[in-house]
Amino acid sequence: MGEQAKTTRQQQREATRARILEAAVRAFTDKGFHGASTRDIARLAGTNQGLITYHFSSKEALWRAAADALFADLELRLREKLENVSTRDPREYAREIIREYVRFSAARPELFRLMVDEGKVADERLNWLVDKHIKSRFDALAPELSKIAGLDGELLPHAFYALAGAASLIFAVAPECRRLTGLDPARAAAVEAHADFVANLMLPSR
Amino acid sequence: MGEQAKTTRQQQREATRARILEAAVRAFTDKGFHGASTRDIARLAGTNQGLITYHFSSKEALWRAAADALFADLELRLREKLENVSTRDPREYAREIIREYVRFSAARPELFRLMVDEGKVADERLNWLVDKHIKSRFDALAPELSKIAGLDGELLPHAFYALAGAASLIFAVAPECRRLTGLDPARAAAVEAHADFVANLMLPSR
DNA sequence: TTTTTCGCTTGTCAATCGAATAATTAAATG
DNA sequence: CATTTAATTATTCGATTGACAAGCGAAAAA
Repeated sequence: MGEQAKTTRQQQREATRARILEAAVRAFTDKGFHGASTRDIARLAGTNQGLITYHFSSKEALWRAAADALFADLELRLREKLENVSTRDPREYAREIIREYVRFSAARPELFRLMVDEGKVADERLNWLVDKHIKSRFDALAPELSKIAGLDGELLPHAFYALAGAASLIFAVAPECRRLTGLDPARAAAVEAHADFVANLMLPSR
Repeated sequence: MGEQAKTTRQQQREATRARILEAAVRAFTDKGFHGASTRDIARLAGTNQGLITYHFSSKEALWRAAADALFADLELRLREKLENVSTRDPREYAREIIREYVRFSAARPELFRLMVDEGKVADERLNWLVDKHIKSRFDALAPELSKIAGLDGELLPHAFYALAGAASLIFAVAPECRRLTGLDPARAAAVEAHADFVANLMLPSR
């Protein structure tokens, strides 16, 4: 039977750590850093507040771990797609990247919520986010996409934020969308419709 | 001399009320409803916390007053523009409305911040926002614009949120944009560039 | 089995929260 | 001037915040 029931101790540790982390992602992106209490997070994770200090030492550190997890999800998703694109045409290639980013925003609206929350005020958390996670991805991805779209360099920031906003907002405010329009943007058909809409917006076919 | 120096009493009352209200708009849209404390707001307004209870009776009521003020700003801005459009061509007319909405988002990024903050969780504040402020504007404006753009009715929510996100995000996260790209989106030239970019995105000329 | 380790629970701390009340001060009124 | 009114300030309340310390109890090691 080899290694059937592994280290029950370390397994349990990792499981609770993961539960706290996912609860933190939810709470931070729902109520913002100040609005989410460590006791809320603990209750969401089914444990107590002391465990948060034990596993993550501070609320700030827990927030950084939550942000790391969200960007890791994005990285995984895009890397996987970048390797398995069906087309070779650069324009259709870029359109598929955009579509996949829309699908990610639907599956993990928390990342966009976090970026809007923290992008509003110039503090240490924003500096950490930009320097550790955003800057490198922007520098790597944006020039390539702008070349495909035939963009003037000065318009690059405008295209970047227009794309991010157009792709993600509807999923970030899904409860509002449901109440306002009756459409549930999380449904698979709606996700694909939005992916096509945004791809056509940014890179119209021919 | 008639009513030269009016009621100094009521004038002072209105002035402090306005100062508290503007501080509330700033604080609520910076840190979210839970993250902004009434003491923060009072200090921002140059007064003490007791005055908030006196003028607005509760934090909830103050938040609603702040939201009312933001939507009043939007209403004023768009109404003024709707009456003074230079063109009669429906497409160019719609493009100019979009441009003006972008300019408003640059001048008052707080409205978009509030809508993202509150659109994330289905609670009473969201219901109040949608029912009192958003629903009527959406129903009045969206069908007209979608007719001009030649949109399928099913795509209306997608176009609505894509437009809102593309138009407003860059200004809502201006501090992030500055650190990431070096561009200050609040500068007049950048505002006009973004207005043109979004107008061309949603309604390409010819 | 005995001992050690460590994931976890509980309780406590000063600080801060929203709200209410009492006290103060200056303008409006007679 | 004296009196009333009301805008503002100061104080206080119970509840909640993040962080920390002490101890528990079962798994791991001896």
